[in-house]
Amino acid sequence: MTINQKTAQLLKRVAAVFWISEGDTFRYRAYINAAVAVDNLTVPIADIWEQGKLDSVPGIGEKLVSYLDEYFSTGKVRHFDSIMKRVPSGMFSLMEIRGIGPAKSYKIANKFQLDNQDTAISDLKKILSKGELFKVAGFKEKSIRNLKKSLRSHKTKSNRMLLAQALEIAGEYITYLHKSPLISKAEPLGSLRRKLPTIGDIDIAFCSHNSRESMQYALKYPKIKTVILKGDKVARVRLENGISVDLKSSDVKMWGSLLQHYTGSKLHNIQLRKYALEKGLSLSEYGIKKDGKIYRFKTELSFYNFLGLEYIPPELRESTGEIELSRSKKIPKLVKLSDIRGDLHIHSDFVYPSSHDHGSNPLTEILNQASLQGYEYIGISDHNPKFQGLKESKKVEILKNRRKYLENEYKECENDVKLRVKYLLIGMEVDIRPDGSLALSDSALSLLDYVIASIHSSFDLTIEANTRRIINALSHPKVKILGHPTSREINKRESIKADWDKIFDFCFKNNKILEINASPTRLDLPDDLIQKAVSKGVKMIVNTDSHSSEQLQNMQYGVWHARRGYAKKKDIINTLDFKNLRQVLEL
DNA sequence: GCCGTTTTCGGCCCGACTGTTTTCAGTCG
Repeated sequence: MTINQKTAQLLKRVAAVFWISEGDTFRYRAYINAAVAVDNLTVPIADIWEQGKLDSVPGIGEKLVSYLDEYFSTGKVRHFDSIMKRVPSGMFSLMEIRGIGPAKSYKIANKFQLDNQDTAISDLKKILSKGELFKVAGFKEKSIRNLKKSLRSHKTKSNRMLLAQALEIAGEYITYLHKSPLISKAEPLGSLRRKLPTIGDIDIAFCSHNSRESMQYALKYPKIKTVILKGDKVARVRLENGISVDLKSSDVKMWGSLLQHYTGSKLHNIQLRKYALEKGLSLSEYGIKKDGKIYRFKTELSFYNFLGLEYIPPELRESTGEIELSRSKKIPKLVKLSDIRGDLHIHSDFVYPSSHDHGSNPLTEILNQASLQGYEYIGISDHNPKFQGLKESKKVEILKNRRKYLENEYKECENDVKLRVKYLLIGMEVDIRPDGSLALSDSALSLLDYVIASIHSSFDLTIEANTRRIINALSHPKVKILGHPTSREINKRESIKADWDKIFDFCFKNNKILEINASPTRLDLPDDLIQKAVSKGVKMIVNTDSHSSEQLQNMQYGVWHARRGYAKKKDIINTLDFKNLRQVLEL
């Protein structure tokens, strides 16, 4: 469990106690809102706490700042501990079961005196097998059957899946939906549409004149394992692969409202509804209620405009200030995939003793794919020859041979109109060593058109050490680009710690470029740091880090991610034509 | 407990679905 999940869980538990012991639903909601906000953060909340910016998280106010301060400095909150004693603590474990919330978990834990969080789930299983849950009011045959079902699929929380995986799974389902003549439109919504790097559940909406029949068709999808919830408008299923899918059906007349509602985020919608209430309007998935009359919207644009707001792209709907921008008509024009004119982080199949993996496709195949994507230029940036065990003269020879190999390949297809990518740059991705020096000598570096410097080792240095290390590497005149800056790997490795303010200021002053690595397993810079870089005027480049020609198509993921970070065309240097790109990179 | 373009008090997003209920509570997103 991440620190954010853990913190959110704590807040949810405290919320439950306020509801159960005091019936205080408003304080309950306040704690739940805070929990949701924490759960949705894209950065570890402990980092925000370290920076003293907890109060910038929506839903966290003065009181919670002080409680969380105590939590992060001592590991506990005395106030929380004392109020949590009011209930049998086994209920907190039961709350993790789907379908069991504060009220039901309290009833069960109270009746059977489940005081131990660690054994509460197994205790409940025993109670169920003895058939004793009937003793608790409100539990009868159906609810007990559902509880047993939930318990069977109750496991430790698995990782959220990557956006790329989720899009594929959703895509298959949508292909199935489109086969029905009843269904005119079907789209992925929720976090999938907002293009979050990771996805929990998949949301799919479809449009039909016959809600009931089209939902029946949707529930016949062959890959469904179980139907969890079934209505005409909303259903939830679990697929054979264990992934949950939420299905929503709508009429064409209110498609816009439905898209808006189920795209979320939850916090964006809550904020939007509060804003609407101030104007005497009430929002829902059916439209906008004004003086008892409901207005319906076929498009999201008309929905937002009715509220006096500028259209907000889904990637920005995270309650990070987008509604204020929209009110003052200052939503930025975000970079688009079609703005991209090249990719400078591609690995070729040239074989040599390399420090890391080389690519799997020859340049001709890379060029073929690049021209399909309409690129004007590409840059090959293989990893540097391994640092130890090779003589300097050998490294220089490798670099010379590589250039020859790539240039020959390029020449061979130069006349092929189909493979017409006008410019080829031959660069390298060079390791930043723990002390900030580069893993390649100056004489070897001079053989390259450009250099991307990246961290591939010693990830757990201190903030100060990493900051020094990165600035040191970027200080080399040959280094123009910082590759996958935080070196995070989604679900696998946390971002390194560094003083990004300081690094970004250095980049701005010295014309250094930050990479937005488009690999779905990295998406690095993270979106909040992209937003920071944009605000500081630091330039960025979206690169795929392709190790095969196919991966050039990952550019889309990088662009989506850049958009989540409020990046405009002018913030991204590979939207420039080659002439201007050369100037920026001082080639 | 949070929050503010009717601000420091007095409100607090909206609706679907389910089960156990005779009109609603709980849970979820």
